[in-house]
Formats: sequence, structure tokens, C-alpha cells
Amino acid sequence: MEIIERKPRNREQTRSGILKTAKAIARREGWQAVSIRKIADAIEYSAPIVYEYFDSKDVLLDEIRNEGFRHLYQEYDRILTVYRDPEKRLFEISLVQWEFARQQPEIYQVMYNLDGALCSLPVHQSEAMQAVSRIVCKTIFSFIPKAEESIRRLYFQWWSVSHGMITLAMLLKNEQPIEQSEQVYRETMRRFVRDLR
Amino acid sequence: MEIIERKPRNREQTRSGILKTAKAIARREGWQAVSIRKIADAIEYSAPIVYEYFDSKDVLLDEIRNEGFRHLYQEYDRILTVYRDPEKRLFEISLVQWEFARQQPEIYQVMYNLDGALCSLPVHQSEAMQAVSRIVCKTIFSFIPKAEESIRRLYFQWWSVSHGMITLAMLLKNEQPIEQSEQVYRETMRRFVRDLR
DNA sequence: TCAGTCAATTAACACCGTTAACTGAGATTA
DNA sequence: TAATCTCAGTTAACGGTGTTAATTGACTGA
Repeated sequence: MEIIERKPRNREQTRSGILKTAKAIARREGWQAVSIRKIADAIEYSAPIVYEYFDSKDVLLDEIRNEGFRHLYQEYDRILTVYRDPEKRLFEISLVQWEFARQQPEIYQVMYNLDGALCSLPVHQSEAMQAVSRIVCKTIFSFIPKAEESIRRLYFQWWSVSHGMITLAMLLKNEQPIEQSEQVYRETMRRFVRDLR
Repeated sequence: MEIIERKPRNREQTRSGILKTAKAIARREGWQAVSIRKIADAIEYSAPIVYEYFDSKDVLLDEIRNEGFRHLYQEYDRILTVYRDPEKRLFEISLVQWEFARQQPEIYQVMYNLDGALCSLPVHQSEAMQAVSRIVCKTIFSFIPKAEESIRRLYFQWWSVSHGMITLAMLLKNEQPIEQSEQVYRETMRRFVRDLR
């Protein structure tokens, strides 16, 4: 009865193959070019097979989005173990956010429905995203022990500045070199965490 | 020969009817639901007629985008005539940006390719957008007369903070009341313009 | 009356997400 | 052994998409 052993293993491989292929097409041609049929072709199956792994395209995109948030969470968590100084922590977290958006723009796009990517499942209900929010809020709280309401405001501000610069840097990258944007980003985030004290 | 007179007039009406219909559908059902056939139905024509006014869907979206930037330009220009104090000017411009995104979110979406809207013509080549950039840079320059390079950096920062807060406020509007986001926005932009001195 | 013009239409092409119906090979049972 | 069942994987289909070619049909000028 090899079937019971081989099937689940291949199943997991096929599933991650679907996700990997979707990301590869998005990276190469943009999210508007990602179709179920194209994914199926790439993994050498017919289109309906994809629906045995994901109920809909929306659910597939949602999984990629959550992968992104989980990846971010792990990176943030790693930073908390490496650095003790809260200021250093938040600054390093900011840099990781930048680096992530820079190296995996297609993931960042689907996380925030950017550039034609559209996942209609509400992102604020994502457990993975909420975990990211909590870990950043915790970091802010660790050196600004204020009321929860204040922390959420500071988090909203930090997130806005970071996200705004990242998306505009992407948008303008053909006329404003990414290195220049990165420099401004570093200075701005540096100042933000300094002013928190 | 009424034809020479009636035709152009109706033509202009039809054209703006197409644009108006596209925006109405986008507002009601989101940009992913905007199709050429649906627009044609609404204006009581067949689909190919739309192509006599716009070469492609991309061009149609580009026009809506430019309408948005031109509208913003006019509002900013009006503020420059109303207020003389540079600090006041930039703050009021910030508030107009917020109000615009709040009242016409579907336009803001297509301007920045948000939430499934996708116009593949590069936005940084839009003359209307460049005019907006110039008028804001001019405003910043008027009370921080620095080198052009510095002005562009300050503009990038202002734009990022404003755009970041607007997009995140939209994203989180179901769990963080828009009034609360607006309050944080006002405080943040107030502080930004104050710190410019 | 005939030919020409031209706005507007229908029909078509190659895609899309999604689902139902079908195939065919291997396992199970009589 | 022969018949039945299971089930992974397929093809076919539905209604939609952007876009273009072919076609209609009413009005114009000769």
C-alpha cells in the first residue's frame, strides 16, 4: 500500500508547486498575467486539479499573502532575539520590511493588493497579519510603555511611513534610483525611532 | 449641415459618459468589475463603440487617472491663491489630498493601481502628475529655499507619509474608524510641516 | 436609381475562473 | 476469472473578458 504514503507527500509537493509557480509568473509578468490555466500548464496538470488544492484563486492568493506575513513575522522574531535595545529593534525591523519588499515585490504586492494583484479576502482578518501587528506593537511598547490606544497609533504611524515610502519607491524607481530612496527611507525610519523616546 | 455641429457635441458627451460610467461601476463594484461591455451597456451602445473613443482599456484608465491628477492640481492651485503662509499652504494641501481619497476612492485607486485597478501606462510619465509634483515642490521651496535635490527629498517624504496613511486608513477602515485615522493624519501632517521650519 | 459613406452592429478569437461530465486504470468483490 | 467499484485526472462546457474583422443599414450625392 504505497499509495497512502506516496499520495500525501506528492500532494504537499504539488501544493507548494502551485504556490511557487504562481509567484514565479507574477514576478516575471505581473499578477494580472497569473491564471489558473497557466499555473496548471507549468506543473503539468489540467486546470481543475488546482481546485483540489485551493477552493478558488482568491484562496490561493490569500495563502501567498499569509506566507508573506508569516515570513515577515519570523524575521521580526529573529531580530528580537538578536537585539535587546528597543530602538535598534524597531529600526532593524524597518530595514527588514524594506528588504522584503525589495527582494520579493510580487509578495508585497499581493499582501496589499498592489499593481493589479487582487485578493478579495479581507487582509485585516488574516491571523498571520495580526501576529505581525502584535509583534511590532510589542516592540514599540517595550520602550514606550503607554496605553494600548497610544501604541496602536504609533504603530499606525510607523506602518504608514514605512509602507508609503516602499510603495512610492516602487512607483518611482524608474526616475528615482532605488538606492536613493533607500537612503531616505533609512534616515526617515532612523529619525522616527529616535523621536519615539 | 447640422452634422458638423451635432456630431462633435454628442461625441464629447459620449466620451465623458464612458468615463463617468466606468467610475460609477468602479465605485459600486470595484475596478475588477469594470468591463468594456458593461460600460457599453450602460451608455446603450455596443462594445466596439468604446474603442472609437479610447484605443484600449488601459488608455481609458489612464484618462481617469489624469483627470484625478488634474483635479488635484486645481485644488492645490486654489489653495495657493487663498493662503499666503507656506506652512498653512502645505497643511491645507495635505488635507485636500485626504479629502480627495476619502470622497473619490475609486479615482485614488486607479491613480496608484490599488485594489485591483491596473493601468499599465507608467504613471511617472503622466504630465498631469508631474504638474502636481511641481506645484507641491514649489510650495515646499517657498519656505525652505534649498537645492532642488533637497526639495525633491522632502517632497518624497511628504508624499510617502500622506500616501501611506491614506492607503492604510482605507485598508483598516473596518477595524479602525476613519475619523480616528483622520485625526492621526492631521496631527502627523501638522507636525511634518512644522518640522520643516 | 445607383453607388458611396459611415455609424453602428453582430460575430469571432483567444483568453479567463469555475464546474459538471466523462475517461480509464487499478483495486475489490462475487 | 469476470464484474463492479473507486478515484485521479481529463475534456467539455458556461458565461464572462479585451479586442478586431466583417457586416448591416440608413442616408448622401450623382
